[in-house]
Amino acid sequence: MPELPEVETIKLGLQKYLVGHKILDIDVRDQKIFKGDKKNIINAKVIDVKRVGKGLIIEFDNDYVLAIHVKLTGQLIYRGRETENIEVSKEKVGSLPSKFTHVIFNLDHGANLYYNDIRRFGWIKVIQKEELKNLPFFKEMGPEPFKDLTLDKFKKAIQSSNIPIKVLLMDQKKIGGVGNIYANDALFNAGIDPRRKAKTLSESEIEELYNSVLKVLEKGLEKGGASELTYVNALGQTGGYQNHFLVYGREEERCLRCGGEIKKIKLGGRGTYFCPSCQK
DNA sequence: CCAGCAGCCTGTGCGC
DNA sequence: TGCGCACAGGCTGCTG
Repeated sequence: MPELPEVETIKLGLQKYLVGHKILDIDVRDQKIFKGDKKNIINAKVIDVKRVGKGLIIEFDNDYVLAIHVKLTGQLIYRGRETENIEVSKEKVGSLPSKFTHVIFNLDHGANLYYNDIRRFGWIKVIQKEELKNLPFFKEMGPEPFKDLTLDKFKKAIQSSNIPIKVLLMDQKKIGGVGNIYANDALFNAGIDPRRKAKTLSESEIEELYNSVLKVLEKGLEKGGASELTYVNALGQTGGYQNHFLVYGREEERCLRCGGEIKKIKLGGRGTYFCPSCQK
């Protein structure tokens, strides 16, 4: 599901193809997903695309931005003259638009940006740039890997919390951008049991985990994200990290390190995969 | 303030 | 074949 590497991959695609385009009209097919007044960005030109945690911000040449969260099954797919020879994933996208297309941005030069979302958990908000920092999602976003998450901040977040370390890794207020896939894989890489209370981790374990988080996120970025569920990049293409999972989704399969059996449990209501003999 | 969990939503995959 | 149902999960908001 879209986590930091997936959303970053979408962002890079939108930066490449969307920046410079003007929005001519917006076809809102599902009011639940699209919030705010579309008039505020019609005829505005996209000047940049940013990522905050798992959220996206599309900036315009006026006071407004689009704040977007694709949650579990949202897709943002650009189609224009430059991409007409690129095929979108048949399996993950199908036709465009489809019955899962809830918003269509009509751009200049005949291009379109489609927002698809099977489960309709995602949201798109037209909001003044200045108000962005008042949205809880952005206001409360914790420090992020590759940005402001220093080892010191990571250490403090872990040592001040009594919840299972895996639940903490996924808490966006504590650490921005890490979700279920990369939390599972980072803990496996660091050899730490996901059930351990955060504050019981030693200094060296915290350092190992810090490096592991960066390592699995880098691998995810390098592979263009993990195409679990419906994830595709801004061109509608699948990523490759799903072929490199360390433990995520590998219930009852062999541990890559010791050959033992990968177990699945629930932590914080979420599926959690780990090797009981390698992760202590 | 903190920890834990229901609810949102719908396709998938199972059991019968 | 088809029905019914549990399950998946990021985030919000409620509860204890």
